Amino acid sequence: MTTVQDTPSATAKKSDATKALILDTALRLFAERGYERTTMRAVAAEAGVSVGNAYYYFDSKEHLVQGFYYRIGDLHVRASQEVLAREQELDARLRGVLHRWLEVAAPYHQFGSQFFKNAADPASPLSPLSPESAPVRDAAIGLLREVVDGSTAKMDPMLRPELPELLWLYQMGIVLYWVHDRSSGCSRTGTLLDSTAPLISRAVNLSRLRVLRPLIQDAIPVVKNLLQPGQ
Amino acid sequence: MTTVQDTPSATAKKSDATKALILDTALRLFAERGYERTTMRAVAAEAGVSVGNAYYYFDSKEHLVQGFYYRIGDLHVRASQEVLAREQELDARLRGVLHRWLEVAAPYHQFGSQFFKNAADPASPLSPLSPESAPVRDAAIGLLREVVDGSTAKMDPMLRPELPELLWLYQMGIVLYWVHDRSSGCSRTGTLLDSTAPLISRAVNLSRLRVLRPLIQDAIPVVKNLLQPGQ
DNA sequence: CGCCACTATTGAACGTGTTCAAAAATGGGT
DNA sequence: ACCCATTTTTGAACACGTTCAATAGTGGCG
Repeated sequence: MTTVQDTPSATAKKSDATKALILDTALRLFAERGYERTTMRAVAAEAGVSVGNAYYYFDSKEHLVQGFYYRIGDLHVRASQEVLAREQELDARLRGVLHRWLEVAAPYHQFGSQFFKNAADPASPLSPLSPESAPVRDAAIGLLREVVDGSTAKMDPMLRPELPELLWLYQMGIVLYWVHDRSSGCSRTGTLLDSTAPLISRAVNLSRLRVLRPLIQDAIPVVKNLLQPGQ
Repeated sequence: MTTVQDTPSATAKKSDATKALILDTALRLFAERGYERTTMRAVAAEAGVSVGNAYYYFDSKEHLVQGFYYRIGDLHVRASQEVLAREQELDARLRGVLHRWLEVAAPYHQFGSQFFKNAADPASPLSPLSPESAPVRDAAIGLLREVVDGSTAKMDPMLRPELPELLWLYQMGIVLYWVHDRSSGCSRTGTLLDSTAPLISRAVNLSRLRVLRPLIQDAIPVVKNLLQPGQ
């Protein structure tokens, strides 16, 4: 099958007004009641359309969540600019930017922890590695590239171009922890962030050591391969 | 040798015969048709009981999969003994043991990739970090401890006791890649294993370097904290 | 206007996981 | 043997995601 997936700007044939209305309604209900407790019937009723009509615009309930990804990613990039303008050191930039993610995502924590399981399904368009998620993923990696390039950190020059993608993997790990985090205000995730980001910064700094160079050289192509489409 | 009991008989009040029958039937159908395409009605019918009776023994369809964990874990420990007896070097032991996991899990790849999404849900008992999964997790970490302790590898002595849990995290990463792996025979996962295990072995070896010691010292409590129950 | 192809919309119906009140079986105490 | 509490079993009923054939709207063209 070679049909084009409904990325936001790919096929603009369908009425965008109704589609946006349904999406906004869904995200609102998700935030209010959580993912599981929001039924497609409720979304349709609240948006003033029929159930079938919602399915005309969104292939499944999961597809509704794609909009959440775009929203969070956009808010995060915007909220991070201030940090990038202020901080110089890699540690502070990384920690600041990821803290911003926690802040931006905070209102959706309960909602997020309910649907993030779907993101682990490789077949789901919600997988962070899926083609549908590519725009959001690339934006996130681009943000981390700014974190690296705008910093004063010194490192193995071979590592620098690959570091943003490595940091993205790190961010995915933080998000996974956040999803599991039941502490009030997700304080445990914040602590994890504060304790791991300096370690990463120090490890990056150590990458200039001669003894480590062959290891890094061998690891780079592996990482490079890791983020290619699995097929 | 660490083994996993086949049925978590914490509450031994309920008849184990019917429970085992239902579980066996379910696992067989999962392997035959996949997880999603196996209905609870089919499981019940095939096992010769009513739908409600299946729910009397298993709280949900997901709970049926817990048995899969136990089975795989047990088979893996058993299949790994030969490797542990033969190999001496950390790289070979680690690679061999994880390759055994791939072999043991191979028949369930399609099935696995369909239900593993549930494992990422923190609320699900299928989460590898959930209390329900503790026996399987501990057995897996124990196996990796044998991998480490029986090897000739030299490392920072502070690292040694924590290494098995780190390797378990590594194994989770491999499994996650395996779940996504669509290549024939999951050859890509095998390749990833062969390329990353030596890197890990070399990194472990480098842990003895004086310059790395403070970094390792600071990282150990973080890792230790990571695997504690999130509550 | 009349026709036509296409888009948009509807809501009943289907399959599925899950629940629950009720019935059946079990087993110990008298 | 009888009773009664507990465990086990049943299957109809419910809620939800999803599908689909049918219907209504839309716009371009002669």
